[in-house]
Amino acid sequence: MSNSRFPISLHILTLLDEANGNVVSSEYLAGSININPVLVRKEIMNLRKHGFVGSKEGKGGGSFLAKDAKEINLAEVYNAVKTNTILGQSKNEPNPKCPVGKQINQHLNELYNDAENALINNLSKQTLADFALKFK
Amino acid sequence: MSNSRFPISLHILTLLDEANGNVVSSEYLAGSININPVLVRKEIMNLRKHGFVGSKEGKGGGSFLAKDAKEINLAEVYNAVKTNTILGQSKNEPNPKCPVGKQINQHLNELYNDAENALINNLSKQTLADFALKFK
DNA sequence: TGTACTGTAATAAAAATAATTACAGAATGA
DNA sequence: TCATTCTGTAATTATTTTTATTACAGTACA
Repeated sequence: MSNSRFPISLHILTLLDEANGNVVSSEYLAGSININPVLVRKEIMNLRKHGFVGSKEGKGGGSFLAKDAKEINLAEVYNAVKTNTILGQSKNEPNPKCPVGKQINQHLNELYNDAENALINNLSKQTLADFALKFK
Repeated sequence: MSNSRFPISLHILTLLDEANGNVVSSEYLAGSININPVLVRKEIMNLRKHGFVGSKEGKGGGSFLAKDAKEINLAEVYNAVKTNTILGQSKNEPNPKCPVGKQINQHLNELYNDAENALINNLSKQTLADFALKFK
C-alpha cells in the first residue's frame, strides 16, 4: 500500500471525533492533513459508503461521525481503504511455461491472505476511540 | 508496499532453491518472472547483500542460494525488501498548527510498528523451504 | 580471444498517485 | 429571493513511483 488512504482516513476520522458531533468542512480537514480538499471529499465519500461518517451539503455543511468511535475499529478502516495486496502486487504475469511461474501467484495469494489476516487481527484490537484518545 | 520487490525476491529464491545448487542466469530468472533482467540483477544484489544468495560473474555465471532454504524465513525476506510502511506513506506533512496534525505522525508510526510486528511475526513462521515445497 | 555472463549507470516509458480547475446543486440566512 | 458557502463529482494536469530499456565495462570460461 503506497498511497496514503489509510492515514488520510484515520486522520479524518480522528478530527471528526474531536469535533464532538459538530460538522467539519472538507476545507478544514484538508488544512490539517495538508492535502487537497477534493481528495478529502473523495475519501469522505468512501467513509460514508462504509457507514463511518455522514455529511451535510450546502452552507454550514460538512461531515461528522455517523457511529460511535468505540464502534469503529481500525481493521474496518483498513478494509475500507485497501486497494493493493499487503506484500506487493500480484498483478504480474509470470511465465506459464515455467513450472514455478505457472503456480506462484496462487501460492503468493495464500501467503498474502494469511499475512493480511495477522495484520487485520492486530488492527481489530484498536478502535477509533482508542486512537483518538491519544490526542486528548 | 505497492512495488513488486517481495514477490520478485521470493520468486527468485524459489527458483534458486529448485536449481539445487546449480547456478542460474538472470536471463532465465527474468524469463520465469516475466520482468526485465536488469531488475532481477538489482534484486539479486540486494539478496546478496543480505546473505541469501551468491553470484558468479562471467560466462556460465549466475546466482545460487548461499544459505540452506530452511535457514531463510520469509520475515527476513520481507525485511530485506521493504521500503514503505505497511499501511501507507507517513511522508506527508500534516499541519503543525493543528493539534491533531501536529502529533498524528508519531501515533501513526506506533500503530504501523505494532501492525508490522504482527505481520513479521506471521511471516517468520514460514521458511523458504516451506514455501518452495509447494512446488514439488 | 570470442562468448556469455554479471554489475551498474543513465535514460526513458509507463503506471499510480495527488493536485488542480471547474461547475452543478444543496442548504442557509440576510 | 438571492448571494454565500458548502458538497459532489468530473475532467485534466502534474508529480512521483515503478518498471523497462539501452549501453557498456569487467569477469570467467572454453
